[in-house]
Amino acid sequence: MLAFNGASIEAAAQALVRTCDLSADCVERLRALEIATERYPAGAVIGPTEEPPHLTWILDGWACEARDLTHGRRQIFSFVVPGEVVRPPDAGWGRTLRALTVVECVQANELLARTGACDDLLAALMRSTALAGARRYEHLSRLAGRHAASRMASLLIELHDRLDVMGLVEGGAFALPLRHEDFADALGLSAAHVTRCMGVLRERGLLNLQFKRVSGFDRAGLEKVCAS
Amino acid sequence: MLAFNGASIEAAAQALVRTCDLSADCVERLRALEIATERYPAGAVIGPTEEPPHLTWILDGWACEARDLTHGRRQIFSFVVPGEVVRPPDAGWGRTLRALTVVECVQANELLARTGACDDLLAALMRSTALAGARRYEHLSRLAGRHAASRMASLLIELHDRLDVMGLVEGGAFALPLRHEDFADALGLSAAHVTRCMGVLRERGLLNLQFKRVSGFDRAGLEKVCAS
DNA sequence: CGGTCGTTTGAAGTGGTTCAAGCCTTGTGG
DNA sequence: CCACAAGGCTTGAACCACTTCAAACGACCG
Repeated sequence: MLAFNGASIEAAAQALVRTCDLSADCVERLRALEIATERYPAGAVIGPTEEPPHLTWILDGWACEARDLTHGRRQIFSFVVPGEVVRPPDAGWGRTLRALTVVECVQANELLARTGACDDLLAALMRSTALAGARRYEHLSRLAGRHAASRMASLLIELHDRLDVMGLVEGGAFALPLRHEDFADALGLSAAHVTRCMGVLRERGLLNLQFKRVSGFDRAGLEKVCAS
Repeated sequence: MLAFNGASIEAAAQALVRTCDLSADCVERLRALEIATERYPAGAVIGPTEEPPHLTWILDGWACEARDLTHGRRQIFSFVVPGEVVRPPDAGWGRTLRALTVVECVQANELLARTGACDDLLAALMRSTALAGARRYEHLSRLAGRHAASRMASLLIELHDRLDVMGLVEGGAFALPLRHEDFADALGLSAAHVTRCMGVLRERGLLNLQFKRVSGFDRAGLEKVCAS
């Protein structure tokens, strides 16, 4: 647990303003709040700490929605990037929300209670999870689409765009703290092949992923790979 | 368009009772209704006939939620079996609800208006679409799971169970009016390979699919294939 | 009864897997 | 600050599952 002044929530709130119509008034209220955040180490299972339904707002760090399969494999359904809202899955359906890095988050329930009559916040949070639902369709067509490089490119574009909205992309460069195995489990590939595909994309000058950082991200070029 | 007495809706309503806690009282109200159904030929796009959000109740026939991809391919996100409720996708996201056979359906909005204060119906409909959301996760892990026979078995089990709830399975036999190409587009396989997999399953005595009908469905045996 | 659509089967090609080994990075304790 | 250990990345070689294309067959519909 860790106290914070409302300022740390501001970047995430600004993203909600841009993507989900959060009002400036509501941002003000959030900024005024003092609330304790929860902190999870990499690999930990996040929530559900209370009875569903409740929403978790990831202020910093990466997480993923995943299921453990037989044969020691794992299916990653979606990634959660810093600043996004996610609904931790109800236990019992075999899905968990798992931290991929150190994660700092806050329970949206608490924010709603503390901001009083700010219905606007609830609406924005719901829109945010609706967007997550739409992304599952995208992920479905990614998995069924045949070529590995095309899947990779499509996922990279999605993550880039989501990070961009959060203000975490600067001139085609951004942090991407995922292991090849994480990509593999999300895309239904082997980690070895993720390496090879990434090599192909690098050779074509479409991006450079090194030490958990992407640079030289060529969005238009990657979109051509998706379509091919 | 086609008039019907509330009786035709009854089988579907009974399924909602079993799966989504629809009340007996509400079934009574539905039975008393007289309402016109819509009819679509195979291949037609179903809705949206009005502005979203609205729900469509498929009383008879099969449909699928799909997207047309480049290169003349198609991704099927989900199938809709007779008696189920579905939310036709908002146009603009590139998804359509398409009839696979002749489909007879009714707009849930109209039912809600006509049944008056039956909040119970709305709750059951929402639960039904929530189940559909959960199934998308299952479909995701199907697609990423490696073996084609395993994907097929998993999908067949899901369809069997959904038809069973609707009362459409009799002693391991049921109608399954899908083409191999439909399976292929749902599972990310080629139609030719669907044929081969189905042959393997038949040889193992797990099911017999012929003339759009399944017989000798061995649920336990197919589950073993899923796990392998 | 002929045409169309779907299914079945074969042969050849390819994209991705698996396994194993070596390298590079990062974190840890002396 | 260095040495070592652990984990992740990279690469190669062999294998296999699935694709593609083509042709023949069968069922269904007018």
